[in-house]
Amino acid sequence: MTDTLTASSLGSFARGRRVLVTSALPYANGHIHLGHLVEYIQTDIWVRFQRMRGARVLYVCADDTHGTSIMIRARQEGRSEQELIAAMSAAHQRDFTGFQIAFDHYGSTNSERNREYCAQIWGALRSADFVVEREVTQLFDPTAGVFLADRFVKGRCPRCDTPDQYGDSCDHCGSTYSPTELKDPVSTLSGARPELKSAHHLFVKIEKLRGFLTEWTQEPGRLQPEIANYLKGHFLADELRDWDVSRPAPYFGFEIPDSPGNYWYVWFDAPIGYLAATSEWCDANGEAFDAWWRSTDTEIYHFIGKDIVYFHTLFWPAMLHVAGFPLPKRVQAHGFLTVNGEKMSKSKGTFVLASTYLEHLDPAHLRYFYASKLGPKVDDLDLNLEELAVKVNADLVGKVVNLASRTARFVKESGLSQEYPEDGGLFREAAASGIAIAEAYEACDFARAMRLIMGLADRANEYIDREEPWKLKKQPSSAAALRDVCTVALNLYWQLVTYLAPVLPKLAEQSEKLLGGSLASFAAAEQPLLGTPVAEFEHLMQRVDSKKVEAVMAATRDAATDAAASAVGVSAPSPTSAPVLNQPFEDDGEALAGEPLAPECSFDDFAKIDLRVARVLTAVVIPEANKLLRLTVSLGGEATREIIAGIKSAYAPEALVGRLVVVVANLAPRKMKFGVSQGMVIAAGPGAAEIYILAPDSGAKPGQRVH
RNA sequence: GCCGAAGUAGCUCAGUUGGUUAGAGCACGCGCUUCAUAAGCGCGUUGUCCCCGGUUCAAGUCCGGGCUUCGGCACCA
Repeated sequence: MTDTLTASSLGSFARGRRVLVTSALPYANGHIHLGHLVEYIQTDIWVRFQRMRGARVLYVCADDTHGTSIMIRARQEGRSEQELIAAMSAAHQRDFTGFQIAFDHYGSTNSERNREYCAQIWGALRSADFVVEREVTQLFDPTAGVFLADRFVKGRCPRCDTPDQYGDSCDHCGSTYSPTELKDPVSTLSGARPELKSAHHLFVKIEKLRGFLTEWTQEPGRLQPEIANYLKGHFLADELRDWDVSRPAPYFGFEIPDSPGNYWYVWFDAPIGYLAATSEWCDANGEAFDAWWRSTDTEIYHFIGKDIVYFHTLFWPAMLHVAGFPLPKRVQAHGFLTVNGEKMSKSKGTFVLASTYLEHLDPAHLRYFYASKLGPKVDDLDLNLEELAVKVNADLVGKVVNLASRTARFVKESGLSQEYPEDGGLFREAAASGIAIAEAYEACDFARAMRLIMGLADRANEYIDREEPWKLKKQPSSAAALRDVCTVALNLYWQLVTYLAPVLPKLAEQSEKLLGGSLASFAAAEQPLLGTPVAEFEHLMQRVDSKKVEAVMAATRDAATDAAASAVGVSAPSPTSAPVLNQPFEDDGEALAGEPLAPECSFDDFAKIDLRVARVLTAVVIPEANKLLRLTVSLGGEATREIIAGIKSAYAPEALVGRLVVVVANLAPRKMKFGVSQGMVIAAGPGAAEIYILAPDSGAKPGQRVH
C-alpha cells in the first residue's frame, strides 16, 4: 500500500550526512529564561529532526564564562570566578535537561581546551599578519581602577572647544579624535580626572578579508536574506574597522600568551568554545576532531539570536578562514521573545526563568508553542500565554492525543490487525506529506510543519467520526471491523507522533510504549504497525491549566520582589519604626541592578548642578526625529529656555504644556541635530513608553532651585 | 531621515511559479455524536486581500507611487 514511497526513504534521506550544530553559548552571568529557550528549543528540534532523517549529528554548546561582569559579580558574591561559573553551568544544564534539550556535550569557555584553540587561532592570525599591535595611550580611571572606553570619557573638543563631548567625536564640529586629545577629560564612571596610561592593544585587521566576507555572506542559503542584505548595506559597504580583541588586566579570561598583561576579549574566545566543545566530545567518544571540524563533509550550522549576528557572520568566519577551518554552512538567526506583546518584565511576571516554568508547567507545551510560531525569518516571537493554552489544548490534546485516547482502549485485548485495512488512502497521503513536513523542518519553518501535521490530525479525527467505532464495539459481530478502524486510527496517530517527535520527544517515547514500535526515524511514518499489541492507555498529555500559568507569573513576580528585598538588605522591620506600610509594594530590584549606583560624590560636586523648577510653555514634536520633543520652559519672569528632550515616546506635547518640571539649568548648551538644547528635563525610566518626568509638589514656583 | 520586514475574516495566521465562487485554526451561531482529557464531526456568519494607478484574457499574487505598523540605525546628556 505504501509502494509509492520506497520504504524508509524519509528516514534515510540524510544518511551519511554529517552535521555539526551549535546554539549560542549562554552567558554565565544569569539564569536561563524563556527568551533563551527560543533558541535552544529551536536548535534541539532541528537536531532531533536531522537525526530522525538519518544524519549523524553532533550538537554542542557551552557556557560563556569570561568578561568583566563575571569578575565583578564574583567579587560581590565573595567567591571565585571559578566557583561562580561552575554553579551557573550546573544550573544552566539542569534547565536545559528539564526542557529536553539534549546536547551531546556541554563545555565551558573557561577550559584548557578552549585556551589551546584560542592560542592556535591567535597564532594563525599572527603568522598571517592579521594582528596589529598598537601601543595605545589610553585614559585610565584611577578611582574605578579601569581603562575607559571612548564613551566613558567626556571633555572639550580639541578642534572647536565645545564642552561636554564624548571621547570619540564632537557633535558640534563633527570631527573625530582619540579620547586622549580631549581637553579637561572627566571619567563618566567616577567623575575622576583620567590619567594617561599606556596600554598594549591588539587588533585584528579584518578589512583584509572584506572581499572574502562579502562573497561568503552573500552566498545564497548561507544567511537569511534580510541579514545578508543588512550586512551588505551596513558593514561590508565600508572599510571594516580593526577589531580590538584584547583587554588589559584586570580581566577574567585567558591571558594572551605573547602579550602578557593582556587578555582576549570575551567575544574572541566565546565562539572558539564551539571548537573546544567539539574537541572535548571527540576525546570522550573516540572520534576524530578533524573528521568533524576539519572535514568539508561536515555541515556546520550555528543557531543564534539576531543580536549577535555580526560576531558570527564577520569576525567568526574571519577567524576560521585565517586559521584554515571550514566555515559554517548556515548561520540561522532568530528574533527576540516578547511575552504578551511586551518586553519581558519581572514586575509584570513575564520575565520567567526556565526553572520557574518547570515547577508548574509541562516543557512540551512550550516546545510545541514555540514550534508553532517559529518560521525561517528573523521576526520576533510573541509568547501569548492565553494563546499557548488555547493552542496546546486544541491541537495537542484535542486533536492529536485524542486520536489515541478515543481508540486505544478498544484494541487493548485484540491488538492491531494483521493486515492494513482500507482507509481511503489516508495513511498513504499522510506518509507522502512527510516530504513537505521534512522540507519545512529543514528550512526551520517549524510553523509550517506544525500546520501540515495538524491538517493530518483533522483528517484522522474525521475518519474516526465516520467509522463510529463506539457503535461497532456494541456488536460482537463487528469485532474485526472495530479492530480495523482502530488500527487505521492508531496508525494515523503514529504518523503524527513521528512527525512531532522532534518537538515532543516525551510524547514519542510514551507512544512507543503504547504501540510498541520505534520512532527513532521518520521512516516510522511510512510503514504501518500491524499485529502488535496495544498497551493499557494512559493519559499522554495534560491540558494547560490556566491557574498554573498564573502561578508561574506570580512566582516570577515574587522572586523579583524577594531579590529586591535582599538586594537592599531589608531585614525584619524594627519594632520601633513608626509609620507602617499597610500595603505591600512590589518594587523589584530590576532597575537598581540594571544601573548600579554611581560612585560617591561630595556635596560640592552635587552643588555644581543647578536644578530649577520650570514651567513648560510650549511643546512640539520634532517630526524628523523619532524620540524628540522641542520644549520651551520658563524659569520665571522673562527667563526661558529651549530644551530638546527625548521623551516623545512617552509624552504627548499637549500633556506637558503648563506643567511644572525640574530642569538642569546650568548644563552646557548642547548642539544637536535639530538645534541647541539649553538644559535637560529630569526624568526616570528605561525609555520608550516608560519615561517618567519628575514634578515638584504643588506650590513650587518656576525659577526655584532644587536643593 | 536611512535600512529591513510586514499589512488577507473579531483574534493568530496560510495562500507555492499570476488562473475557477479567497482559506485554516480559535471565537461565535445551529445541529449531530457521546469512543475520548467539557474532547470529536457537520453546517453556517464575518473579508473594499492597506490605498491609488499600471501590465495582463486573468492580480491577494507582478510593476510604480503612496499610507500605516513593527524591527534596526541615527537622534536621546
